[in-house]
Amino acid sequence: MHEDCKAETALEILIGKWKPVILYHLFSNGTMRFSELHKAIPDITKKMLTSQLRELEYHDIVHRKIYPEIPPKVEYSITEYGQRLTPLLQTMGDWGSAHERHLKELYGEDRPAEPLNLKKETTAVQ
Amino acid sequence: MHEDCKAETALEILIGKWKPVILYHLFSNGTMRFSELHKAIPDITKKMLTSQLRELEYHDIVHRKIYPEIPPKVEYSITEYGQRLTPLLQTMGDWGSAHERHLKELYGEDRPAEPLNLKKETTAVQ
DNA sequence: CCGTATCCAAGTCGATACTG
DNA sequence: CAGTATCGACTTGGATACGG
Repeated sequence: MHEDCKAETALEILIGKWKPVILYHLFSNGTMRFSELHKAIPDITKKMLTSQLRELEYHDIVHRKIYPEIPPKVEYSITEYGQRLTPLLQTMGDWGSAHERHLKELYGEDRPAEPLNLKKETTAVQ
Repeated sequence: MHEDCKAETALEILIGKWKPVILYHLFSNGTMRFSELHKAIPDITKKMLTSQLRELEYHDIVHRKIYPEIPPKVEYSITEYGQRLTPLLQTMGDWGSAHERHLKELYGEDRPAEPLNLKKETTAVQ
């Protein structure tokens, strides 16, 4: 962490392959059960869903309400504090959309999937 | 990538352990040579500095100007398009600062470094 | 239903040495 | 000076099976 650069703090909290989608669903739908989230994001494993939710919970962005029943029932929602993420997510989303258009202008429709010189060439095939 | 969630696009571009610091220095200082950046961020390796700069260059955020001299001289700067990142970085920075204060309120000064239940416990010792 | 535990593959990053 | 090349440690995420 580099003291002066608080933008890193924001990144650290939002990164994690699934956090943005999870937040997207919770912001859109309000309260959701674990299984509902899982249905909404079919490709995530339960392990990942759990861990990402726990991290968001630690940061007071997501609230976890446990109903002591059998079978268990757990509901997730955005905390009141978590609502303050809205402008940030909005700004990120806007920039992201604009940037996709910009890349299209730069490289054309068939943009060559990140020719990042130093990364592996994924050896074509498949 | 999940179509509806363009915030992911922004994350994808900004992540990379060093990109925020690099941008911070380039935004603050204007044009910088490779070696100046390296001095400003001593812990980064040349490999990492190069790769992060190349990714930013691909996204038209950073411009790379090569002087065909011996010894070589390369200057990096934020492109005009790259300036559009300013509001995003600002918003991220603001949220990051506010969030650090919030965590302090929640967990006190000696906040217990992310008790993320599912991550390894680094087996104490050392 | 809502998770954990375990194991493994892939990716990321750092250290180091070398080059035009 | 400004990189590349190579290797290995560490981290992250996915598959699968099991538990309260």
